[in-house]
Amino acid sequence: MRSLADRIEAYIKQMLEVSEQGFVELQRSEIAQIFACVPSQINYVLSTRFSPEQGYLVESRRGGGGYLRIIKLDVDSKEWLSDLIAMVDNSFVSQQAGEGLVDRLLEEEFLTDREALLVKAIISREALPVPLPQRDLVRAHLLKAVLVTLMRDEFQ
Amino acid sequence: MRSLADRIEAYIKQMLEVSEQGFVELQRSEIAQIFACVPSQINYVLSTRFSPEQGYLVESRRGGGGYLRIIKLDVDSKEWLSDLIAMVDNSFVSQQAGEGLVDRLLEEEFLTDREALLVKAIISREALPVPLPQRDLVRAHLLKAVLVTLMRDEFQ
DNA sequence: TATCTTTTGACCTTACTTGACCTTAGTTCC
DNA sequence: GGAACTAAGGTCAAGTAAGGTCAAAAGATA
Repeated sequence: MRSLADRIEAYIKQMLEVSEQGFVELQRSEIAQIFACVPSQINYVLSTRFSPEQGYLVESRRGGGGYLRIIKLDVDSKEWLSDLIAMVDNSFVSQQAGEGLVDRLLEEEFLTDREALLVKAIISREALPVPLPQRDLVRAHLLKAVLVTLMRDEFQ
Repeated sequence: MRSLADRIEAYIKQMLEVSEQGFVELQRSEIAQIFACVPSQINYVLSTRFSPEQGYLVESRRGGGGYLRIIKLDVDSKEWLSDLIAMVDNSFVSQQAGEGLVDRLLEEEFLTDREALLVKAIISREALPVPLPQRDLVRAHLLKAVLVTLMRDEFQ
């Protein structure tokens, strides 16, 4: 049974797909009502599935007329790759966040299906016999190596 | 009298037969309940009967909505890969040896040029911020993950 | 009897869910 | 124009729901 968080994630991605403009605006309390959950659940979904490394930006405003705006970063250029490299550099990346990144690279056709499978296998816990928190550091390095390779000219 | 482990093994293999997609998803606690045993018994069965060497890959997720996914590998047409997995398993692999392996995979057309570049980047010294001799161990694990992925059905 | 396999349970890690409390932005009313 | 009120969203810690690990005990086998 998929979790509530998964379903909310799918719902938002669906809205993004439909939207055309590359972003959606919604009310936290409204979504919470649709899924019959506490509002803070939405924040959990946003922070675990719509992070910058995963290619999303979330803007918001409080108070009357408040909203959440979820923006799918446009990534037609290599600039995005360098941004990602900067983000990943010297950071810690969980398996979940890493898979999100790979999914995004796949979506933007920087990677093929096969390549995405390979990279996911490589950043999985079982492939990295290193204790935490070092493991998340190694994973970040691996992803950086992948991103750098994607920027190489021979790689087209 | 067949052991509990044997019966659980048979049960899962039966499910795989039926499945069509080449994998099954199940809950550890659910299976444990069916066989009235402790959940960790399922891990025992998975690790002794569903290893990559035996032609299976197990993925999992913890937490709410967690699951086990058991994937049947395409083992018949790829005997050579199984042999390589056995070689790499629990060994230390230098960067040079690793690159040699990748080159062979490329020659045999198990990998494309791009994939080979990616894998080489991943097993390079710079991508692995781990001191020797541990680094060679991590590299071995990474190569094993690659080889196992090559045996997946979706990877055609 | 010695060794190998299986079974069990205590303890661990990861992921998700909930709710109490906080901050910010408008709105209304002297 | 400030005080009080209302309408959002934000944070964080505790609780819950999975699966993972490891070692000891029990059972099977040679």
